[in-house]
Amino acid sequence: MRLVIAQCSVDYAGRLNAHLPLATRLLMLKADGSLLIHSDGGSYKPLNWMSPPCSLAEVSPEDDQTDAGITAIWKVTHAKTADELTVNLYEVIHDSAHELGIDPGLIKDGVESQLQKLLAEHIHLLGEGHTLVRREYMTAIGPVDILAQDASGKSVAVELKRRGDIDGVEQLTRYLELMNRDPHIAPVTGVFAAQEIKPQARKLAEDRGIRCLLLDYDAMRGLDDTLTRLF
Amino acid sequence: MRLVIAQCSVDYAGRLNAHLPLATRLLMLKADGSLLIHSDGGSYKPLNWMSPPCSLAEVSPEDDQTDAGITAIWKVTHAKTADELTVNLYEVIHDSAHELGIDPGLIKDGVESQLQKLLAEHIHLLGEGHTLVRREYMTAIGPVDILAQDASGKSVAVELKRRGDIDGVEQLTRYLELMNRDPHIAPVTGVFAAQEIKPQARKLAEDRGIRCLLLDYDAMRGLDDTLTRLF
DNA sequence: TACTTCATCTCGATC
DNA sequence: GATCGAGGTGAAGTA
Repeated sequence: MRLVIAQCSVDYAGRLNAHLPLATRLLMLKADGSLLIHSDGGSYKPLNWMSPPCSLAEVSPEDDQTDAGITAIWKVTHAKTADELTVNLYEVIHDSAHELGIDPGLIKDGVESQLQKLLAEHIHLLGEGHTLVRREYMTAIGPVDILAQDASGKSVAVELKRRGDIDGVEQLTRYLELMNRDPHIAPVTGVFAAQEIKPQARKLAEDRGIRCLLLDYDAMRGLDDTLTRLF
Repeated sequence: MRLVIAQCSVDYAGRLNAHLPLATRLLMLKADGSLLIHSDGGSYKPLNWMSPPCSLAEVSPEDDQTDAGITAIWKVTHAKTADELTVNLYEVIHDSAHELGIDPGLIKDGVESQLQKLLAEHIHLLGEGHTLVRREYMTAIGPVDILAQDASGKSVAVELKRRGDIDGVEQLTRYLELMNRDPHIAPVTGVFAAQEIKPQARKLAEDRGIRCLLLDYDAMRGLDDTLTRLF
């Protein structure tokens, strides 16, 4: 990895065009040829960048560019999409290179799939007397997250999202239409369950007779802890 | 901005829990207190990070941690969410600090908002005799990008995308269903306009009687230039 | 390899 | 501040 702190201006041409005026920035050149341009603020997203696979070529500045103070020009081109990033370097304040080696990578815990598992384990959260039929119940157009039965034995299809928006309601609607045409399983009611449900999604769901259910991940995990403590 | 290259292991606790095993990485400490941890590959997303507002505190390692080779511990805590990032530093290979100043920021060109503005200004691209009613026409389920009238005075709802795929057609379909239930504005026809329309989206749109319109951003901008030259 | 879905999404615009 | 939609989305899993 090569780290360069320099005054520079940058132009990007690809899906869109973008320009960075002259300022002091960090240029991070990774081992795979990719380049990130960071300022001293903002979040993790660089001001501009080029993703791998790409290649960097150093170009000699023209006379008028040299007169303008440009000491070097980097042209980074994407191997496939012809996107191009041009960095005009002025004063270079720091330049160092370091061998990092391959990273073992990030280990994650606590994401979406666990929500499904937790709801399946605590299916009573759907309401009194509900029982689990199965997770990932397969239909012709894809798997329903959870299929259950209510106290009267009627089928309940659950669509699960971390954040519930309109797309999820549309998806559940398609499942419900399909399943309600199948006399073996009809009638099927729908539950849209998420940690957070956007107002527009809630309105659409309720217009269509789909029940909305807010999930509390920590509370659900707490139920597990309670069980663990009990046994 | 402080740049540290060091052997380190990292733990994050917040929305999820995550762990990075011992390896050599770049730690980028920005002026606003935020921290990015980058490896020598991947894309622009760091392996782990803490977004501002947050604060870093250096903690003394316990004796057993010192024995294990830990020379310093950074605890970065988010000011609002109580997310926490712990970096255990082993061997430090590089450590430098640089004054970058405030960045003037990125100037973008060619995004959807400009497309909308351009199409509204050149509404005749929808067809002979079309007139603009308004941009961002509000409905109960969200704003229609452009509402126009055709030569006969009938309403035309335009959904605008840079890249047109099925989601956009679904969105426009919802608007059309809603608006066509309103006797004050019905009947409303639909136009799906984009710089690029995926074949599946085109088929779905045409099956539903929605007209597809390919937009040429450069040509539309050219129309502006022509006007500028004329006046 | 292409497609779908998720994300500690980020980021801006708007209410 | 909350919300909504777009992204040069990226990244991971699946068919």
